[in-house]
Amino acid sequence: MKNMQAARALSALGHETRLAIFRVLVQAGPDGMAAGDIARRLDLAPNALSFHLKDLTYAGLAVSRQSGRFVIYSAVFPAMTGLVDYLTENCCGGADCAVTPPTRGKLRSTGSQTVSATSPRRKVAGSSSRNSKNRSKK
Amino acid sequence: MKNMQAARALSALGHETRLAIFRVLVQAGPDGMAAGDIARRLDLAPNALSFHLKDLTYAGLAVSRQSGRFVIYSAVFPAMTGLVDYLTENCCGGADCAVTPPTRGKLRSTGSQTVSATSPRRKVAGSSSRNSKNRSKK
DNA sequence: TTCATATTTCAACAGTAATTGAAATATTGA
DNA sequence: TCAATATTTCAATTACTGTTGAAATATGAA
Repeated sequence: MKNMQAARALSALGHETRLAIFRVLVQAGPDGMAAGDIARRLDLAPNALSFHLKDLTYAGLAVSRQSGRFVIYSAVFPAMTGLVDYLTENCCGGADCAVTPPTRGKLRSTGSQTVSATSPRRKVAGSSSRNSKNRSKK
Repeated sequence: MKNMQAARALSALGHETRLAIFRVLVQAGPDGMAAGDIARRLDLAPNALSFHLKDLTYAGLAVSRQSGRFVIYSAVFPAMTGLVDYLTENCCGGADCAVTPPTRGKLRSTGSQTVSATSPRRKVAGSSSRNSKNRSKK
């Protein structure tokens, strides 16, 4: 997942209302849920809901399909999976991110334990690289 | 992790510059990195960097400590872990979210294969709570 | 066709976030 | 103390986001 794409998804979810909408869609499962039902469930004005759904759709987190006079929205699960993977791979310290208390999992550390699918990297602080010039922006 | 807290963290990371800053902090590891080094690394104006670091700090994703005349920032790993857990538990369809093809990680599936450092948990959608009336907002 | 339901679009407005340059503050070293 | 470096704060401006109410569009039912 590209940085920009990740930022877009994170930004879309970084709003309480949209996060709530997305959670409802996740709960609804692959069958999705009609816009009106979502609106009722969250007590949102239909136009406000539409506004946020557009955002989630643009971010690739939701899709819609028409069904009679209803528009059914559903969560795009691979997008969320991709986002979680992105965060795990790029934004976690190393070994144990995303694992938290292995409580139940007791990932019996057979030999090369802590493989962690996660960060193999670790460029470390170092740096103070004198590079420059390219004021990146969106 | 509460919804509001998650939304705040997601929102903080939902900006390309801040996402880049956070990634640099993650790479820097627990020792952190001086603000100036981050600024040079990403070619950001110092005041712009300060602005975004404040945001990340407010979201609980970064902390700072003074060291001589430098201010060292570092990523708050548990916050990211918590966020990934939140997404895995609340925003993933079910079973296989966050696992995806273990491709890269070559986590040699010794017995309890597919441990994948990632999602051990899995509360799944469930929940619901038929509540209503409360036009929530930020 | 006409009506009712479902959803989106539009426009105005309010509010918040981001960018910039300049100035302020703090710490170290001469 | 003075100068240099490091970082933050401030203020002005611009850009973007979210909210609201009203209107438009679309589908199905009477």
